Amino acid sequence: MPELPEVELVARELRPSVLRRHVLRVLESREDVFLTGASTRLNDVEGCRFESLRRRGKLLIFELSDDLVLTVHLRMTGRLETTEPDHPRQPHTHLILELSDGRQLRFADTRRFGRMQLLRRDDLSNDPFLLRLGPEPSELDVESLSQRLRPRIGSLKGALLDQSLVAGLGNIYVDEILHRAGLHPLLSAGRLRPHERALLASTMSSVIEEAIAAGGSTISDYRQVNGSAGRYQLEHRVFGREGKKCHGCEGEIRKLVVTGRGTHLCPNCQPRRRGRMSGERRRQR
DNA sequence: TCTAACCTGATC
DNA sequence: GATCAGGTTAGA
Repeated sequence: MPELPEVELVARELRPSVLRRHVLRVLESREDVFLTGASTRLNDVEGCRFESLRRRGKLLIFELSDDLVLTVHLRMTGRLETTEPDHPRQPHTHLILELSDGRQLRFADTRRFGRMQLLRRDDLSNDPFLLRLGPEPSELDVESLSQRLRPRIGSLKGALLDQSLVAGLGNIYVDEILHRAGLHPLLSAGRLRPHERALLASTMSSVIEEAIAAGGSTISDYRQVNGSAGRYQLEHRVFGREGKKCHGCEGEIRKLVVTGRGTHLCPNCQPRRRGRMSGERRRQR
């Protein structure tokens, strides 16, 4: 479900209600959702204190006392919330931690793709997901973006969805970024012109920034921790707007499938000037 | 690099 | 009943 902006907002909203609290007990957990490392057991979390909460890409990282780390990936439908203990639990609640102030930290996830992991701090640096993760969009300058795009064979959309190229973008924001930059999702990632790469780099960070400022995008599941919906979906120019008029040119927003993902674009504003992908697979140089 | 698979629920 | 969904990844 959530991409970088939504995960960032979850982190910001959760901090005041979890930091400096201790975990008293694990009240409930599903072992296929809450995993442990080689040297951790679930109950190790009991008695620990939440020291910090940060985000890397779409991953939430809670640092605990006793050298423990709790990572949470919400994937498509995961949600985290803190509630009073008597608050009715959402369906598909897979983990409940009782906190020292009497409240509870709960993780619910309809589709059960989401994962929580309890690790030793030392093992976090060997976590395969974190090891592969590319830079944050805010730290990706034109130089570095160019270097990363140049060797790529496939589509621009596929490249931007690849978390090792840049961390945190997902289907919504890639479509929105490409529309703003006037780039067709099927352009060959390795063959952008210099001015297009520059535009892509700046568009990327401004779209992400604006989405955070607007409280993220609420399409169906995502809510801010306080329960209110985001507002960035109102700013979407292409995502979820197939058949509607493009704000830029009065043309019609179309939907196609790129690397298996529904992809929204305006064919006028995002021209596909270089022929079909199949003709672009020729080796570079 | 791409597809299918992992799950459940909403919508067609 | 079939298809689709904001993500990731094993396997081709």
